[in-house]
Amino acid sequence: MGRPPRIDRGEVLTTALALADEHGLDAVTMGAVAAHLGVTPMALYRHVTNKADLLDGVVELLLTEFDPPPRGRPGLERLAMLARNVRATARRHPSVFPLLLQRPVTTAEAWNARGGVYAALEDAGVPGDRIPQVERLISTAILGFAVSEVSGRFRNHSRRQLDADFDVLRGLLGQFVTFEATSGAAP
Amino acid sequence: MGRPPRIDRGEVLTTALALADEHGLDAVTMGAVAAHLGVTPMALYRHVTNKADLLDGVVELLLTEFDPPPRGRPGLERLAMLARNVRATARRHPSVFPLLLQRPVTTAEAWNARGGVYAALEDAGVPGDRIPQVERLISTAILGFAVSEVSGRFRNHSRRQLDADFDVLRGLLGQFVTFEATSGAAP
DNA sequence: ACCTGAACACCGTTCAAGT
DNA sequence: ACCTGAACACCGTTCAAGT
Repeated sequence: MGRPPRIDRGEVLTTALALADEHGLDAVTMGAVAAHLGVTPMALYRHVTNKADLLDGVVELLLTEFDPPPRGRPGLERLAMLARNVRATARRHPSVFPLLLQRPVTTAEAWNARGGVYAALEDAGVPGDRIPQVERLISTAILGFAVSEVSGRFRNHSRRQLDADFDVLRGLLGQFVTFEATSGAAP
Repeated sequence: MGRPPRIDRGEVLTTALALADEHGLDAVTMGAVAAHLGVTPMALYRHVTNKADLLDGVVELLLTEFDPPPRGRPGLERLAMLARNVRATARRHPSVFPLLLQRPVTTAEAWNARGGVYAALEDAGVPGDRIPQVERLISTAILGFAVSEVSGRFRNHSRRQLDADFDVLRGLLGQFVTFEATSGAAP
């Protein structure tokens, strides 16, 4: 006993993510992940409790790519950067990204990502008691767009058209935030 | 030969939908669907080409539930009714509904559903050349919310909170439509 | 402590055979 | 024309065994 480990959880998750990015979610089998690590499928169960846990871990990995925007810029601008960032992450991981719609914000990484939006909304002047709802609606719209794009709903639309759509969406959300900021500051 | 058919495509699809609604998407196996119809799994292949085709058919079934709103009401009100309708459909079919994000509008049923939104937007005064983009963005936001709700992203929020969120979302989209209508009519 | 081999129940799909 | 039986490759997961 006391055998040195040949793989760790991080390797398992990054291998699974790479496999999903290249060949789709269906290609992420315990067998395929194990093969890429030079190990038998059963060896994975020492590092993930089952396949659901593995996929949970992979989604968690995605959240780390929502890095916080530069702290100096105004709130509305940081919000726009965050939105572009989310969309770019979706395009990098088209088959895993949609799983984000299945997860409430519970993990540290998820709270971290949400925190970035909260801070931007606060800087933009949205009153504190309005921030949670505004965040939910903005995130929902952005996620809805990004997931639609990478899941195939917009398959028949050009990249040019999608870029234009996304710009309009960001503009609309910007107006929403501005409205929430001014109507809250009035009284 | 010339044997009378014991099942047809419609039965296969409705059985699959019922199974998904009651026990989730994973419960929709060829075996389970066949068992509910009193037939062997292989018998299904005469009516669907494979499992992907079966699921396609089930999603198609969902689109028929987006019935058109009463033709007499004003455009903005019909839009609100459509939105509520979509959300209600999502809640009836929580595990199948998210698949809508994977499908472009190609089938007759899908065009039908989109047509209802087009007509409402036209009545609301949105200029014809703006309608397609406005429809995409509105549908994306509504779908994003509904899928988030039934997929689990809002698991930790009360029904009351979700209803309030949805109302704010509809209000925001209503303002968007009004803006598109007035700014287009000005010149 | 970590990995393997053998085994189990289940899955989608095919193909030839029955009626 | 429609359904069945047998068969195949694959899947996630377990458990006892090896080092």
